[in-house]
Amino acid sequence: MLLIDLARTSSAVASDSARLAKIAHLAELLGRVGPDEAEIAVAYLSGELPQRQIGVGWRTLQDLPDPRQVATATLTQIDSFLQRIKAQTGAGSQAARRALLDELFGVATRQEQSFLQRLLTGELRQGALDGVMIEAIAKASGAPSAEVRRALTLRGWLPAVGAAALRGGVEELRAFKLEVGRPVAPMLAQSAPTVTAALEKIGGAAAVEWKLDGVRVQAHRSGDRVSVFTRTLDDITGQVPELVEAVLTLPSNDLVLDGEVLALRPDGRPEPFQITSGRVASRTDVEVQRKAVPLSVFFFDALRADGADLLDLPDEERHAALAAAVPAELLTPRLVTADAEDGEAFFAEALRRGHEGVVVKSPQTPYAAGRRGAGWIKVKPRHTLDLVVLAAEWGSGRRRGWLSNLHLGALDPETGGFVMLGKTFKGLTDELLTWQTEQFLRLATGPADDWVVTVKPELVVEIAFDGVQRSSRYPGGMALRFARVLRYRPDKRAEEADTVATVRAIMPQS
DNA sequence: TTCCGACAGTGGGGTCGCAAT
DNA sequence: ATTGCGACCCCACTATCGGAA
Repeated sequence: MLLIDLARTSSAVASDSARLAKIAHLAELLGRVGPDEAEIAVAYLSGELPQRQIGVGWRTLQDLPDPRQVATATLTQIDSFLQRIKAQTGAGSQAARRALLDELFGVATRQEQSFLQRLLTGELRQGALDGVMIEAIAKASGAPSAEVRRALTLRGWLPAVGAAALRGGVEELRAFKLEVGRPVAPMLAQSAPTVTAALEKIGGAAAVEWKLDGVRVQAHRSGDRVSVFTRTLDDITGQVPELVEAVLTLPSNDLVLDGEVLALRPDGRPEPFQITSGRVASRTDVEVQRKAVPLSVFFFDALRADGADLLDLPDEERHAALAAAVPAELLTPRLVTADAEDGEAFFAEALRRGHEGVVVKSPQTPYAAGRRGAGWIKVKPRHTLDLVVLAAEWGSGRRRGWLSNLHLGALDPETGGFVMLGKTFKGLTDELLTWQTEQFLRLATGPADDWVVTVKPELVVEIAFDGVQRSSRYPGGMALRFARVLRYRPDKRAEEADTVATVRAIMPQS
Protein backbone atom coordinates (compact mmCIF):
# COMPACT_ATOMS: atom_id res chain seq x y z
CA MET A 1 0.00 0.00 0.00
CA LEU A 2 1.14 3.53 -0.73
CA LEU A 3 1.79 6.13 1.95
CA ILE A 4 -0.37 8.56 0.00
CA ASP A 5 -3.39 6.31 0.67
CA LEU A 6 -2.84 6.76 4.40
CA ALA A 7 -2.20 10.47 4.06
CA ARG A 8 -5.45 10.88 2.14
CA THR A 9 -7.40 8.84 4.65
CA SER A 10 -5.89 10.88 7.46
CA SER A 11 -6.99 14.10 5.75
CA ALA A 12 -10.49 12.73 5.32
CA VAL A 13 -10.58 11.69 8.97
CA ALA A 14 -9.46 15.14 10.03
CA SER A 15 -12.02 16.94 7.89
CA ASP A 16 -15.03 15.02 9.21
CA SER A 17 -15.86 15.91 12.79
CA ALA A 18 -18.35 13.05 13.25
CA ARG A 19 -16.69 10.07 14.88
CA LEU A 20 -18.78 7.59 12.91
CA ALA A 21 -17.49 9.18 9.71
CA LYS A 22 -13.90 8.99 10.96
CA ILE A 23 -14.43 5.32 11.77
CA ALA A 24 -15.86 4.69 8.31
CA HIS A 25 -12.83 6.30 6.62
CA LEU A 26 -10.38 4.30 8.71
CA ALA A 27 -12.27 1.02 8.27
CA GLU A 28 -12.39 1.50 4.53
CA LEU A 29 -8.63 1.80 4.37
CA LEU A 30 -8.03 -1.12 6.75
CA GLY A 31 -10.21 -3.21 4.46
CA ARG A 32 -7.75 -2.60 1.64
CA VAL A 33 -4.41 -3.06 3.41
CA GLY A 34 -2.53 -6.32 2.98
CA PRO A 35 -1.50 -8.49 5.94
CA ASP A 36 2.16 -7.50 5.62
CA GLU A 37 1.37 -3.83 6.08
CA ALA A 38 -1.64 -3.99 8.40
CA GLU A 39 0.38 -3.35 11.54
CA ILE A 40 2.10 -0.35 9.98
CA ALA A 41 -1.22 1.07 8.76
CA VAL A 42 -2.90 0.72 12.14
CA ALA A 43 0.11 2.27 13.85
CA TYR A 44 0.40 5.29 11.54
CA LEU A 45 -3.32 6.00 11.49
CA SER A 46 -3.53 5.94 15.27
CA GLY A 47 -0.56 8.28 15.55
CA GLU A 48 2.06 5.71 16.53
CA LEU A 49 5.16 4.13 15.05
CA PRO A 50 5.94 0.40 15.00
CA GLN A 51 9.32 1.50 16.43
CA ARG A 52 7.50 3.43 19.23
CA GLN A 53 10.08 6.24 19.17
CA ILE A 54 13.01 6.89 16.84
CA GLY A 55 14.71 9.91 18.45
CA VAL A 56 13.33 12.46 16.00
CA GLY A 57 11.25 15.42 17.20
CA TRP A 58 9.88 18.71 15.96
CA ARG A 59 13.24 20.48 16.00
CA THR A 60 14.85 17.93 13.72
CA LEU A 61 12.00 18.32 11.24
CA GLN A 62 12.22 22.09 10.86
CA ASP A 63 13.97 22.03 7.48
CA LEU A 64 12.76 19.47 4.98
CA PRO A 65 13.92 18.79 1.43
CA ASP A 66 11.75 19.70 -1.54
CA PRO A 67 8.80 17.35 -1.96
CA ARG A 68 8.46 14.98 -4.85
CA GLN A 69 5.63 15.45 -7.39
CA VAL A 70 4.52 11.84 -7.77
CA ALA A 71 3.61 9.60 -4.84
CA THR A 72 5.36 6.23 -5.00
CA ALA A 73 6.44 5.48 -1.40
CA THR A 74 5.05 2.30 0.11
CA LEU A 75 4.39 1.64 3.79
CA THR A 76 7.07 -1.03 3.82
CA GLN A 77 9.57 1.42 2.38
CA ILE A 78 8.76 4.07 5.00
CA ASP A 79 8.94 1.52 7.79
CA SER A 80 12.38 0.45 6.60
CA PHE A 81 13.57 4.07 6.74
CA LEU A 82 12.31 4.48 10.28
CA GLN A 83 14.03 1.28 11.38
CA ARG A 84 17.32 2.48 9.97
CA ILE A 85 16.91 5.90 11.60
CA LYS A 86 16.21 4.34 14.96
CA ALA A 87 19.23 2.06 14.58
CA GLN A 88 21.59 5.05 14.17
CA THR A 89 23.22 5.77 17.53
CA GLY A 90 26.63 6.82 18.79
CA ALA A 91 29.13 9.48 17.73
CA GLY A 92 28.38 11.04 14.37
CA SER A 93 24.91 9.52 14.37
CA GLN A 94 23.18 12.88 14.10
CA ALA A 95 24.61 13.48 10.62
CA ALA A 96 23.70 9.96 9.55
CA ARG A 97 20.17 10.39 10.88
CA ARG A 98 19.90 13.72 9.13
CA ALA A 99 20.90 12.11 5.84
CA LEU A 100 18.36 9.31 6.27
CA LEU A 101 15.64 11.80 7.18
CA ASP A 102 16.41 13.89 4.11
CA GLU A 103 16.24 10.76 2.01
CA LEU A 104 12.95 9.74 3.62
CA PHE A 105 11.27 13.10 3.17
CA GLY A 106 12.81 13.34 -0.30
CA VAL A 107 10.70 10.41 -1.51
CA ALA A 108 7.51 12.02 -0.17
CA THR A 109 5.07 14.41 -1.82
CA ARG A 110 3.94 17.55 -0.03
CA GLN A 111 0.90 15.85 1.46
CA GLU A 112 2.96 12.84 2.53
CA GLN A 113 5.61 15.08 4.09
CA SER A 114 2.98 16.83 6.15
CA PHE A 115 1.54 13.51 7.30
CA LEU A 116 4.98 12.09 8.19
CA GLN A 117 5.99 15.26 10.00
CA ARG A 118 2.91 15.21 12.18
CA LEU A 119 3.24 11.48 12.74
CA LEU A 120 6.88 11.70 13.82
CA THR A 121 6.27 14.61 16.17
CA GLY A 122 3.31 12.81 17.72
CA GLU A 123 0.87 15.50 16.63
CA LEU A 124 -1.27 13.82 14.00
CA ARG A 125 -4.31 15.81 15.18
CA GLN A 126 -6.88 14.07 13.03
CA GLY A 127 -9.31 13.53 15.90
CA ALA A 128 -8.70 9.81 16.01
CA LEU A 129 -6.33 7.86 18.23
CA ASP A 130 -6.78 4.49 19.94
CA GLY A 131 -10.42 5.00 20.86
CA VAL A 132 -11.59 5.63 17.31
CA MET A 133 -9.15 3.12 15.82
CA ILE A 134 -10.57 0.35 18.03
CA GLU A 135 -13.97 0.93 16.45
CA ALA A 136 -12.46 1.05 12.97
CA ILE A 137 -10.65 -2.24 13.50
CA ALA A 138 -13.89 -3.76 14.71
CA LYS A 139 -15.76 -2.50 11.68
CA ALA A 140 -13.12 -3.63 9.19
CA SER A 141 -12.57 -7.06 10.73
CA GLY A 142 -16.14 -7.87 11.68
CA ALA A 143 -15.13 -8.51 15.30
CA PRO A 144 -17.08 -6.84 18.13
CA SER A 145 -15.30 -3.77 19.45
CA ALA A 146 -15.42 -5.24 22.96
CA GLU A 147 -13.22 -8.08 21.71
CA VAL A 148 -10.77 -5.63 20.16
CA ARG A 149 -10.70 -3.68 23.41
CA ARG A 150 -10.12 -6.77 25.47
CA ALA A 151 -7.28 -7.91 23.23
CA LEU A 152 -5.71 -4.46 23.57
CA THR A 153 -6.00 -4.72 27.34
CA LEU A 154 -4.03 -7.95 27.30
CA ARG A 155 -1.54 -7.13 24.56
CA GLY A 156 -1.02 -3.42 25.30
CA TRP A 157 -0.19 -2.51 21.67
CA LEU A 158 -2.99 -1.67 19.27
CA PRO A 159 -1.11 -2.17 15.96
CA ALA A 160 -0.47 -5.81 16.86
CA VAL A 161 -4.10 -6.25 17.89
CA GLY A 162 -5.36 -4.59 14.72
CA ALA A 163 -3.20 -6.77 12.49
CA ALA A 164 -4.44 -9.87 14.30
CA ALA A 165 -8.08 -8.84 13.98
CA LEU A 166 -7.74 -8.14 10.26
CA ARG A 167 -5.92 -11.43 9.76
CA GLY A 168 -7.95 -13.82 11.88
CA GLY A 169 -10.99 -11.96 13.14
CA VAL A 170 -12.50 -12.58 16.53
CA GLU A 171 -10.87 -15.99 16.90
CA GLU A 172 -7.39 -14.58 16.67
CA LEU A 173 -8.35 -11.78 19.06
CA ARG A 174 -9.47 -14.33 21.62
CA ALA A 175 -6.06 -15.96 21.48
CA PHE A 176 -4.54 -12.97 23.33
CA LYS A 177 -3.90 -13.89 26.93
CA LEU A 178 -2.34 -12.11 29.88
CA GLU A 179 1.30 -13.01 29.57
CA VAL A 180 3.62 -12.66 32.53
CA GLY A 181 6.52 -10.47 31.42
CA ARG A 182 4.46 -8.47 28.94
CA PRO A 183 2.82 -5.32 30.32
CA VAL A 184 -0.89 -4.54 30.43
CA ALA A 185 -2.21 -1.00 29.99
CA PRO A 186 -2.76 0.23 33.56
CA MET A 187 -6.19 1.25 34.81
CA LEU A 188 -6.60 4.99 35.29
CA ALA A 189 -8.74 7.07 37.62
CA GLN A 190 -11.24 9.87 37.25
CA SER A 191 -11.25 12.66 39.79
CA ALA A 192 -13.60 14.26 42.29
CA PRO A 193 -13.24 17.31 44.54
CA THR A 194 -13.88 15.50 47.82
CA VAL A 195 -14.02 11.99 49.25
CA THR A 196 -17.69 12.55 50.01
CA ALA A 197 -18.38 13.33 46.35
CA ALA A 198 -16.38 10.31 45.24
CA LEU A 199 -18.27 8.01 47.61
CA GLU A 200 -21.56 9.39 46.34
CA LYS A 201 -20.52 8.71 42.77
CA ILE A 202 -19.73 5.10 43.60
CA GLY A 203 -22.72 4.62 45.88
CA GLY A 204 -22.47 2.37 48.92
CA ALA A 205 -19.27 1.00 50.38
CA ALA A 206 -15.98 1.74 48.67
CA ALA A 207 -12.29 1.21 49.23
CA VAL A 208 -10.35 4.37 50.04
CA GLU A 209 -6.61 4.09 49.41
CA TRP A 210 -3.74 6.49 49.93
CA LYS A 211 -2.56 8.08 46.71
CA LEU A 212 1.22 8.10 46.82
CA ASP A 213 3.09 10.69 44.78
CA GLY A 214 5.56 8.50 42.94
CA VAL A 215 5.84 6.51 39.74
CA ARG A 216 3.24 3.93 38.73
CA VAL A 217 4.73 0.46 38.35
CA GLN A 218 3.51 -2.89 37.09
CA ALA A 219 5.64 -5.74 38.41
CA HIS A 220 5.67 -9.14 36.73
CA ARG A 221 7.21 -12.27 38.22
CA SER A 222 7.58 -15.62 36.57
CA GLY A 223 9.75 -17.95 38.58
CA ASP A 224 12.85 -15.97 39.49
CA ARG A 225 12.38 -13.53 36.63
CA VAL A 226 10.99 -10.10 37.51
CA SER A 227 10.13 -7.29 35.08
CA VAL A 228 8.89 -3.82 35.96
CA PHE A 229 6.98 -1.51 33.62
CA THR A 230 5.79 2.10 33.75
CA ARG A 231 2.42 3.58 32.87
CA THR A 232 3.44 3.80 29.20
CA LEU A 233 4.69 0.21 29.37
CA ASP A 234 8.39 1.05 29.31
CA ASP A 235 10.67 -1.49 30.93
CA ILE A 236 12.43 0.05 33.96
CA THR A 237 13.47 -3.20 35.63
CA GLY A 238 17.12 -2.17 35.79
CA GLN A 239 16.34 1.15 37.43
CA VAL A 240 14.44 -0.21 40.42
CA PRO A 241 16.47 -3.04 42.00
CA GLU A 242 14.73 -2.52 45.35
CA LEU A 243 11.43 -3.38 43.73
CA VAL A 244 12.84 -6.45 42.01
CA GLU A 245 14.22 -7.67 45.32
CA ALA A 246 10.94 -7.02 47.11
CA VAL A 247 9.00 -9.04 44.55
CA LEU A 248 11.49 -11.89 44.77
CA THR A 249 10.91 -12.18 48.52
CA LEU A 250 7.23 -12.95 47.94
CA PRO A 251 6.19 -16.59 48.30
CA SER A 252 4.35 -16.72 44.97
CA ASN A 253 6.42 -16.97 41.80
CA ASP A 254 3.65 -16.24 39.32
CA LEU A 255 2.45 -12.65 39.78
CA VAL A 256 1.41 -9.43 38.09
CA LEU A 257 1.10 -6.58 40.59
CA ASP A 258 0.10 -2.94 40.24
CA GLY A 259 1.59 -0.34 42.54
CA GLU A 260 3.54 2.85 43.11
CA VAL A 261 7.25 3.29 43.75
CA LEU A 262 8.53 6.35 45.62
CA ALA A 263 11.41 7.67 47.69
CA LEU A 264 10.72 8.00 51.42
CA ARG A 265 12.76 9.99 53.89
CA PRO A 266 14.11 8.23 56.99
CA ASP A 267 11.09 9.51 58.94
CA GLY A 268 8.77 7.80 56.49
CA ARG A 269 7.47 10.94 54.85
CA PRO A 270 7.64 11.06 51.05
CA GLU A 271 10.34 12.99 49.20
CA PRO A 272 9.09 15.57 46.66
CA PHE A 273 8.04 13.99 43.39
CA GLN A 274 11.11 15.43 41.66
CA ILE A 275 13.40 13.29 43.84
CA THR A 276 11.50 10.08 43.11
CA SER A 277 11.22 10.89 39.45
CA GLY A 278 14.93 11.61 39.09
CA ARG A 279 15.88 8.42 40.88
CA VAL A 280 13.56 6.22 38.79
CA ALA A 281 14.79 7.83 35.56
CA SER A 282 18.45 7.24 36.40
CA ARG A 283 20.01 4.40 34.48
CA THR A 284 23.62 4.92 35.45
CA ASP A 285 25.20 4.03 38.79
CA VAL A 286 21.97 2.63 40.08
CA GLU A 287 23.71 0.85 42.97
CA VAL A 288 25.22 4.16 44.10
CA GLN A 289 21.93 5.99 43.63
CA ARG A 290 19.93 3.54 45.69
CA LYS A 291 22.09 4.25 48.72
CA ALA A 292 21.43 7.98 48.48
CA VAL A 293 17.76 7.77 47.46
CA PRO A 294 16.30 4.36 48.31
CA LEU A 295 12.97 3.49 46.75
CA SER A 296 9.99 1.91 48.47
CA VAL A 297 7.13 0.14 46.74
CA PHE A 298 3.49 -0.15 47.72
CA PHE A 299 1.07 -2.37 45.81
CA PHE A 300 -2.66 -1.77 45.45
CA ASP A 301 -3.84 -4.32 42.90
CA ALA A 302 -3.14 -7.79 41.55
CA LEU A 303 -3.81 -8.74 37.93
CA ARG A 304 -2.49 -12.24 38.37
CA ALA A 305 -1.60 -14.29 41.41
CA ASP A 306 -0.69 -17.95 41.79
CA GLY A 307 -1.45 -18.84 38.22
CA ALA A 308 -4.87 -17.20 38.06
CA ASP A 309 -5.80 -14.18 35.93
CA LEU A 310 -7.72 -11.71 38.06
CA LEU A 311 -8.50 -8.91 35.59
CA ASP A 312 -12.20 -9.72 35.32
CA LEU A 313 -12.75 -10.18 39.04
CA PRO A 314 -14.27 -7.35 41.10
CA ASP A 315 -11.89 -5.10 42.99
CA GLU A 316 -12.59 -6.64 46.38
CA GLU A 317 -11.68 -10.11 45.16
CA ARG A 318 -8.54 -8.91 43.44
CA HIS A 319 -7.55 -7.10 46.61
CA ALA A 320 -8.13 -10.21 48.69
CA ALA A 321 -5.77 -12.09 46.37
CA LEU A 322 -3.26 -9.22 46.64
CA ALA A 323 -3.40 -9.25 50.42
CA ALA A 324 -2.82 -13.00 50.41
CA ALA A 325 0.21 -12.68 48.13
CA VAL A 326 1.90 -9.60 49.59
CA PRO A 327 2.84 -8.78 53.22
CA ALA A 328 1.07 -5.87 54.86
CA GLU A 329 4.12 -3.57 54.79
CA LEU A 330 4.06 -3.63 50.98
CA LEU A 331 0.36 -2.82 50.73
CA THR A 332 -1.00 0.66 50.11
CA PRO A 333 -3.00 1.72 53.20
CA ARG A 334 -6.68 1.08 52.50
CA LEU A 335 -9.98 1.55 54.28
CA VAL A 336 -13.26 0.04 53.14
CA THR A 337 -16.18 2.21 54.19
CA ALA A 338 -19.51 3.62 53.14
CA ASP A 339 -19.24 6.42 55.68
CA ALA A 340 -18.22 9.78 54.24
CA GLU A 341 -16.87 10.98 57.57
CA ASP A 342 -14.59 7.96 57.92
CA GLY A 343 -13.46 8.43 54.33
CA GLU A 344 -12.68 12.11 54.85
CA ALA A 345 -10.75 11.31 58.03
CA PHE A 346 -8.70 8.72 56.16
CA PHE A 347 -7.99 11.33 53.46
CA ALA A 348 -6.91 13.86 56.10
CA GLU A 349 -4.57 11.31 57.65
CA ALA A 350 -2.94 10.60 54.27
CA LEU A 351 -2.34 14.33 53.82
CA ARG A 352 -1.05 14.72 57.37
CA ARG A 353 1.59 12.13 56.54
CA GLY A 354 2.65 14.09 53.48
CA HIS A 355 0.91 12.05 50.79
CA GLU A 356 -0.89 13.27 47.73
CA GLY A 357 -4.47 12.26 48.50
CA VAL A 358 -6.58 9.14 48.08
CA VAL A 359 -8.15 6.99 45.39
CA VAL A 360 -11.70 5.84 46.03
CA LYS A 361 -12.49 2.49 44.41
CA SER A 362 -15.70 0.65 43.70
CA PRO A 363 -15.53 -2.87 45.16
CA GLN A 364 -17.40 -4.30 42.18
CA THR A 365 -15.31 -2.95 39.30
CA PRO A 366 -13.10 -5.27 37.25
CA TYR A 367 -9.66 -4.07 36.14
CA ALA A 368 -10.49 -1.75 33.24
CA ALA A 369 -7.03 -1.67 31.69
CA GLY A 370 -6.10 1.48 29.84
CA ARG A 371 -9.37 3.23 30.55
CA ARG A 372 -10.33 6.06 32.82
CA GLY A 373 -13.27 4.14 34.20
CA ALA A 374 -15.65 5.34 36.88
CA GLY A 375 -14.43 2.56 39.17
CA TRP A 376 -11.47 4.57 40.46
CA ILE A 377 -11.80 8.17 41.58
CA LYS A 378 -8.85 10.19 42.84
CA VAL A 379 -9.19 13.00 45.35
CA LYS A 380 -6.48 15.58 45.96
CA PRO A 381 -6.48 18.87 47.87
CA ARG A 382 -6.43 22.04 45.86
CA HIS A 383 -4.60 25.30 46.49
CA THR A 384 -5.63 28.61 44.95
CA LEU A 385 -3.89 31.94 44.43
CA ASP A 386 -4.78 35.23 42.79
CA LEU A 387 -1.98 35.90 40.30
CA VAL A 388 -1.26 38.48 37.63
CA VAL A 389 -1.06 37.78 33.90
CA LEU A 390 2.35 38.94 32.65
CA ALA A 391 2.11 37.70 29.06
CA ALA A 392 0.23 35.25 26.87
CA GLU A 393 1.18 32.92 24.01
CA TRP A 394 -0.76 32.37 20.80
CA GLY A 395 -2.52 28.99 20.78
CA SER A 396 -2.27 26.25 18.19
CA GLY A 397 -4.72 23.77 16.67
CA ARG A 398 -8.27 24.64 17.66
CA ARG A 399 -6.87 27.48 19.74
CA ARG A 400 -5.25 29.19 16.75
CA GLY A 401 -6.19 32.86 16.77
CA TRP A 402 -6.64 32.95 20.53
CA LEU A 403 -4.11 34.05 23.11
CA SER A 404 -4.10 30.86 25.12
CA ASN A 405 -1.17 30.12 27.38
CA LEU A 406 -0.83 32.54 30.30
CA HIS A 407 2.36 33.59 32.04
CA LEU A 408 1.57 33.97 35.71
CA GLY A 409 3.28 36.13 38.30
CA ALA A 410 3.05 36.74 42.04
CA LEU A 411 3.46 40.19 43.53
CA ASP A 412 6.85 41.13 44.96
CA PRO A 413 5.91 43.84 47.48
CA GLU A 414 9.53 44.98 47.85
CA THR A 415 9.93 45.99 44.25
CA GLY A 416 6.31 46.37 43.27
CA GLY A 417 7.10 44.01 40.39
CA PHE A 418 5.98 40.46 39.67
CA VAL A 419 7.81 37.14 39.84
CA MET A 420 6.84 34.57 37.21
CA LEU A 421 5.76 31.22 38.63
CA GLY A 422 4.83 29.31 35.50
CA LYS A 423 2.27 29.12 32.73
CA THR A 424 -1.17 27.64 32.24
CA PHE A 425 -3.64 27.07 29.42
CA LYS A 426 -6.05 24.90 31.40
CA GLY A 427 -9.55 25.69 32.56
CA LEU A 428 -10.34 28.16 29.77
CA THR A 429 -13.62 28.00 27.89
CA ASP A 430 -13.93 29.26 24.31
CA GLU A 431 -15.82 32.25 25.65
CA LEU A 432 -13.04 33.08 28.09
CA LEU A 433 -10.40 32.61 25.38
CA THR A 434 -12.22 35.13 23.21
CA TRP A 435 -12.54 37.59 26.07
CA GLN A 436 -8.95 37.34 27.26
CA THR A 437 -7.55 37.64 23.73
CA GLU A 438 -9.31 41.01 23.39
CA GLN A 439 -8.08 42.13 26.79
CA PHE A 440 -4.46 41.11 26.17
CA LEU A 441 -4.33 42.83 22.81
CA ARG A 442 -5.64 45.95 24.51
CA LEU A 443 -2.96 45.68 27.21
CA ALA A 444 -0.13 44.57 24.92
CA THR A 445 3.22 46.25 25.53
CA GLY A 446 5.00 44.53 22.63
CA PRO A 447 4.19 43.41 19.07
CA ALA A 448 0.92 41.46 18.90
CA ASP A 449 2.30 39.07 16.30
CA ASP A 450 5.13 37.79 18.46
CA TRP A 451 4.70 34.26 19.75
CA VAL A 452 4.65 35.69 23.27
CA VAL A 453 2.62 38.84 23.74
CA THR A 454 3.69 40.75 26.83
CA VAL A 455 0.98 42.75 28.56
CA LYS A 456 0.68 45.40 31.23
CA PRO A 457 0.43 43.46 34.50
CA GLU A 458 -3.13 44.46 35.34
CA LEU A 459 -5.38 41.40 35.03
CA VAL A 460 -5.76 39.25 38.13
CA VAL A 461 -6.71 35.63 37.64
CA GLU A 462 -7.58 33.00 40.24
CA ILE A 463 -5.41 29.93 39.72
CA ALA A 464 -5.86 26.45 41.18
CA PHE A 465 -2.80 24.19 41.54
CA ASP A 466 -1.62 21.06 43.32
CA GLY A 467 1.51 22.38 44.94
CA VAL A 468 4.67 24.44 44.68
CA GLN A 469 7.87 22.81 43.54
CA ARG A 470 11.50 23.84 43.26
CA SER A 471 12.39 25.38 39.96
CA SER A 472 15.65 26.21 38.24
CA ARG A 473 13.76 27.82 35.37
CA TYR A 474 11.87 30.58 37.14
CA PRO A 475 13.44 33.53 38.91
CA GLY A 476 11.78 32.92 42.27
CA GLY A 477 13.12 29.35 42.37
CA MET A 478 9.55 28.08 42.55
CA ALA A 479 6.97 26.84 40.06
CA LEU A 480 3.34 25.81 40.36
CA ARG A 481 2.42 22.18 39.74
CA PHE A 482 -0.63 21.59 37.53
CA ALA A 483 -1.78 25.21 37.46
CA ARG A 484 -5.22 25.91 35.93
CA VAL A 485 -7.51 28.92 35.62
CA LEU A 486 -10.58 29.09 37.84
CA ARG A 487 -11.80 32.60 36.95
CA TYR A 488 -10.69 36.16 36.39
CA ARG A 489 -10.89 38.56 39.30
CA PRO A 490 -12.05 41.89 37.82
CA ASP A 491 -12.74 42.98 41.40
CA LYS A 492 -9.02 42.86 42.24
CA ARG A 493 -6.20 45.08 41.16
CA ALA A 494 -2.71 43.75 40.48
CA GLU A 495 -1.40 45.33 43.68
CA GLU A 496 -3.84 43.13 45.59
CA ALA A 497 -2.57 39.88 44.07
CA ASP A 498 -0.97 37.18 46.21
CA THR A 499 2.68 37.70 47.06
CA VAL A 500 5.84 35.68 46.56
CA ALA A 501 5.99 35.14 50.32
CA THR A 502 2.56 33.52 50.28
CA VAL A 503 3.71 31.14 47.56
CA ARG A 504 6.94 30.34 49.37
CA ALA A 505 4.99 29.41 52.47
CA ILE A 506 3.17 26.73 50.49
CA MET A 507 6.38 25.12 49.24
CA PRO A 508 7.54 22.20 51.38
CA GLN A 509 10.73 23.18 53.21
CA SER A 510 14.10 21.37 53.12
C1' DT B 1 -35.44 15.10 24.41
C1' DT B 2 -31.84 15.52 27.65
C1' DC B 3 -27.97 13.55 29.96
C1' DC B 4 -23.57 11.71 30.43
C1' DG B 5 -19.46 8.59 29.31
C1' DA B 6 -15.54 8.37 26.51
C1' DC B 7 -12.18 10.63 23.60
C1' DA B 8 -9.13 13.83 21.61
C1' DG B 9 -6.78 17.98 21.93
C1' DT B 10 -4.06 21.58 24.26
C1' DG B 11 -0.59 22.32 26.42
C1' DG B 12 2.19 22.56 31.85
C1' DG B 13 7.17 21.53 35.00
C1' DG B 14 10.98 18.46 35.88
C1' DT B 15 14.58 14.99 34.96
C1' DC B 16 17.72 12.00 32.55
C1' DG B 17 20.75 10.43 28.59
C1' DC B 18 22.99 11.53 24.58
C1' DA B 19 25.35 13.97 20.85
C1' DA B 20 27.15 18.18 19.48
C1' DT B 21 29.50 22.39 20.68
C1' DA C 1 31.74 21.42 30.86
C1' DT C 2 27.65 23.13 28.76
C1' DT C 3 23.69 23.14 25.71
C1' DG C 4 19.84 21.48 23.03
C1' DC C 5 16.89 17.83 21.97
C1' DG C 6 14.07 13.80 22.66
C1' DA C 7 11.68 10.89 25.69
C1' DC C 8 8.99 10.18 29.57
C1' DC C 9 7.64 10.92 34.68
C1' DC C 10 3.77 13.45 36.81
C1' DC C 11 -0.77 15.77 34.73
C1' DA C 12 -6.09 19.17 34.38
C1' DC C 13 -9.38 20.66 31.85
C1' DT C 14 -12.97 21.69 27.84
C1' DA C 15 -15.43 20.51 23.60
C1' DT C 16 -17.60 17.17 21.12
C1' DC C 17 -20.00 13.05 19.59
C1' DG C 18 -23.23 9.62 20.11
C1' DG C 19 -25.39 6.14 22.85
C1' DA C 20 -28.12 5.78 27.21
C1' DA C 21 -31.87 7.22 29.83
